Amino acid sequence: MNTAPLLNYISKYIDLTEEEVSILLSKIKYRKYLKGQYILQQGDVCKCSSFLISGCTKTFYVDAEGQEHIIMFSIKDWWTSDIGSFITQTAADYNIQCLEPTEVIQFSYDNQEELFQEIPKLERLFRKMLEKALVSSQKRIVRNFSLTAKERYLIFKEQYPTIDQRIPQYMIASFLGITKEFLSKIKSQLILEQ
Amino acid sequence: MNTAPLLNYISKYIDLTEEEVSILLSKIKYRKYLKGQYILQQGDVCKCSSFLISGCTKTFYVDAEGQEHIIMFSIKDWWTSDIGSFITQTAADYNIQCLEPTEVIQFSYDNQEELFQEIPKLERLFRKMLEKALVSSQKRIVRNFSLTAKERYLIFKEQYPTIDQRIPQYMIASFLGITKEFLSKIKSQLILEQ
DNA sequence: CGAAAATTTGACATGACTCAACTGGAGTGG
DNA sequence: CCACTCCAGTTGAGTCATGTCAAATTTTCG
Repeated sequence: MNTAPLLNYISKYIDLTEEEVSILLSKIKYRKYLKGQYILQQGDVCKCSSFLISGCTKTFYVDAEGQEHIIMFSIKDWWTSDIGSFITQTAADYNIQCLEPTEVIQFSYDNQEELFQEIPKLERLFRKMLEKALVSSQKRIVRNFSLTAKERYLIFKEQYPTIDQRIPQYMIASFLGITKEFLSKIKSQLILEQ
Repeated sequence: MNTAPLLNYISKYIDLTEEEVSILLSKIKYRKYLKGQYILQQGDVCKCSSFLISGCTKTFYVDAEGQEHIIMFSIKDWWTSDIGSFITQTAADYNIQCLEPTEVIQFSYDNQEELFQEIPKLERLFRKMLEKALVSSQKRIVRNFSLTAKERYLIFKEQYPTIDQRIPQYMIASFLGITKEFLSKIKSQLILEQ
């Protein structure tokens, strides 16, 4: 299993001894998913959080009208899970589906609690990761309030240039909270403006 | 200083020994603000996170057009800070202003780091608090996408019944991401429907 | 009581949605 | 290699949710 990306990621936040690394590695699982497979389904309990080694996933929920709303995309070096379901071990609100063949490293809920006992530094790692995640979640709320769909699309393209080319436009529209038709109109308008 | 609300809050997440409690209390500051005073101003560094004992605050930013956007309200038993500024100790994006006379207990950035060293359990407390905060931030994003302003207003009233009556309507409109005029129209429509 | 602030109301403008029709690739099978 | 289908993407007409602006009304508070 290729653990280098994970260890490299962790080293940006905390330093682990060799022993701690080996404890850590003993408690995680490597897993490969095919394109289209679900890592998590709405209604199931989210039993693990996944760190992406390669590939791409979308996190979405299906509303009462059957409409799909994409909450986030995840790529290499990102985490994905339904945090609400994970921390309370109750039914998930979201689905996580692979848009490409995807390799992940998974922390299960039980192991995670053990890990925090054995390597308290990890608690710090997760605290810091959560802080960053919360900041960017808040920024997204702010952007959704004060920017038009066009501005949000431009920011998205800047922020996730690789994702923009890898996935269908209707998913990007869903992520931005607009219809595919309207995204299409935004794009043709942007071309005219140049 | 009235520390009971804080200790009571903490006890929902972790158990502290008497000694830990006294270390904790030695590192925090009690502070009273008047109505209208700022706990934090856009551009300053957020040096502390504040736990509210009483009163009410709004967190907002002023955009390029001078428009005010309210990100959140905080009341008794909630935390408030500009997390992004706090964790990186850089200029804050947001203002935090007291809408009523407000009592807080403050953790300064430096003390917080010391505290985590001396009482590692606190790291767990903050991790758990952040998890919850992230979940509710994500839920808010989802709601903003899939619900109309009217539905969001009804949820707000349900979720913060006390706030709804304490503060001017134009601030609620700002929090909901709509204009005060449109909020007014929603309310008159709700009355008609009854 | 009077002034300032907050709220409401109405006319009109616009961003974004819906629905339906059309275009253009990417398979697939004969 | 062509005809066919299927799916993503585009385009246009009409509509709805929400915004803007200005005026009228109500509330707050010195």
